[in-house]
Amino acid sequence: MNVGRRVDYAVRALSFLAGQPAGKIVSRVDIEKSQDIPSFYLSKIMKDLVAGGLVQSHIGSKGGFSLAKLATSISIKDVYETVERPLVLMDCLEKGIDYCSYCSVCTQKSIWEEAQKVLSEFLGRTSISDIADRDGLKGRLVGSLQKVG
Amino acid sequence: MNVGRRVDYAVRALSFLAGQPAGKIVSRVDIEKSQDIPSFYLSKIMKDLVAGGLVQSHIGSKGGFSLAKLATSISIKDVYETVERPLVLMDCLEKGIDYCSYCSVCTQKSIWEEAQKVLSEFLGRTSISDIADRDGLKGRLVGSLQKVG
DNA sequence: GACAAAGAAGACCTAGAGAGTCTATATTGT
DNA sequence: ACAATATAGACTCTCTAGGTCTTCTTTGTC
Repeated sequence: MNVGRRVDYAVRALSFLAGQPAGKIVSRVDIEKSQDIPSFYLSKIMKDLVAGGLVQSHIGSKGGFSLAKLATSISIKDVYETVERPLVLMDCLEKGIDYCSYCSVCTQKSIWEEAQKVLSEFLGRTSISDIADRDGLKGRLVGSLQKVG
Repeated sequence: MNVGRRVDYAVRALSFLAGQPAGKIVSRVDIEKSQDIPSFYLSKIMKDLVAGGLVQSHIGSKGGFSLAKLATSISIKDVYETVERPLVLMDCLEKGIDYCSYCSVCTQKSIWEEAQKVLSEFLGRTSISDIADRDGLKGRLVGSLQKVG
């Protein structure tokens, strides 16, 4: 019941893209540096985001990435399901009797169904635009330190 | 973001105990058989449930387990946290800056905090008594098949 | 008191996932 | 032609979930 780094990094990357001027193309390296993401790892995540239609890639020199949709229409649930897997709390909810032969008489199934629904609805109505990040985490951190010092 | 077998088995075991007459002591083997749980694995789970104060153990011949509380006061959240770990969606929410140095300027943290709260509240108000299982999954399955046939 | 029937405790194993790294290839602007 | 980029996928390492087994201790019953 834990959200892993893949999702964290994906959200960071998308927030950064969402904070850029419309149409701006940002290279992978720029995203990595500003959001402090392991570089080769990010390339795999971006691949998923492109395949999922959340991000548009631009191959070649001066290439990079930009959002493929409005930030307001990219939910956190979308992100999760794009880089990880369908949002499912218990495998039986997805695979049914193939996963557990007691599916038809299970008493706890409905609990996880409800819990999943509650979570899914929340993440579905929260979007990347809510957390757009113009400066990147590194930039924000430096900025906040300067204010304090 | 997945609930594993440990929790599944723990919930099954507790539901079975909750379905028994008050004060009834049930042996590990009986729980295993009725709920179809790998036997040696269950013993580790029961140990956690005992340590967590959800279940009372009775050592020695004719020993076994019984609930240590009212089934209505054992929430699914309790069970999860007892056999697994604190209900935390992202590690940074628990470990803060030790986990991620951008904690103080993170834009997405609040999302996972909220999501966690929503989920936690739901699981906190759902209890084992809601799914007490007098016959065990095996018994229930057989019963349902007889009705159909 | 002997014995059998329990739980307690913990060692052990294995497969797979998560995280991270690296390299080779294809594409494209200058 | 060249440099800068994304694409694709191989590779490694570590940790955990799940499962199995053995030994020790306690206690009811005869």
